[in-house]
Amino acid sequence: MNKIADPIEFARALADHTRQEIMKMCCCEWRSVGELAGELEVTQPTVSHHLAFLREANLVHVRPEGRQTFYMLNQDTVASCCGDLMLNYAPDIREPA
Amino acid sequence: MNKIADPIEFARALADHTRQEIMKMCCCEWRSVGELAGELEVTQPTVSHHLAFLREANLVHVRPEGRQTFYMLNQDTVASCCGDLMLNYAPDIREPA
DNA sequence: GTAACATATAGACGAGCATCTATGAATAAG
DNA sequence: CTTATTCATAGATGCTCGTCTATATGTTAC
Repeated sequence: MNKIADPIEFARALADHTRQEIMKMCCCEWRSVGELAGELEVTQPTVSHHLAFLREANLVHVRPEGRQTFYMLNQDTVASCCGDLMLNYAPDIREPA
Repeated sequence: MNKIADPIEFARALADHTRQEIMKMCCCEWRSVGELAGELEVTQPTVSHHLAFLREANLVHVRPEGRQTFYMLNQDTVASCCGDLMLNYAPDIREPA
């Protein structure tokens, strides 16, 4: 049973610079926590904290492997939430031909 | 000269229940501040505060008229920001046929 | 088992935010 | 001009959040 995408939780996930950086970094490939922390200017616990948030929001896939944990962005959730936002807040906009 | 849509500011605008309610209420029609405050469970200054935020984010159109001020959601900004989010965070999702 | 490594959790702290009350500014009505 | 109405602004307050350090948990290597 999939978690229902809450529009406010989705927006809150995006409403932070570090979290958006994390999402970009693991958008299209699996990334370990250490990799993420290494390229960001925050500590490892801070990265773990943000990853927990993204996990709660169903915005990342998780794959534990040995002593590392790999994360990858859940693009389906992003697309679903963006679609809902469009339906709610841009119903009169139509796709360019 | 149009303000550039900042994805974090856009997300922060959506990351609050009251602001999402306001956006829904003035999505497709002009609404005065009094109307909005009347239907929401917050005070008029709180509504004005949120409208100022949405104004800064270029998310509403404003039309002063006498002693009232009418607001309407700027759907173009919403669509533009959602499009950017899709490009950044859901590049592998393709439209259903 | 012990040591080293990778991640998660706990607790603390400071900044930011959503809300309120009180008040200012602008407009309409009398 | 005075009063009433509508909205915006200022200041205060309590709560949330992002970050840190310290530590716990789990895993691999020896």
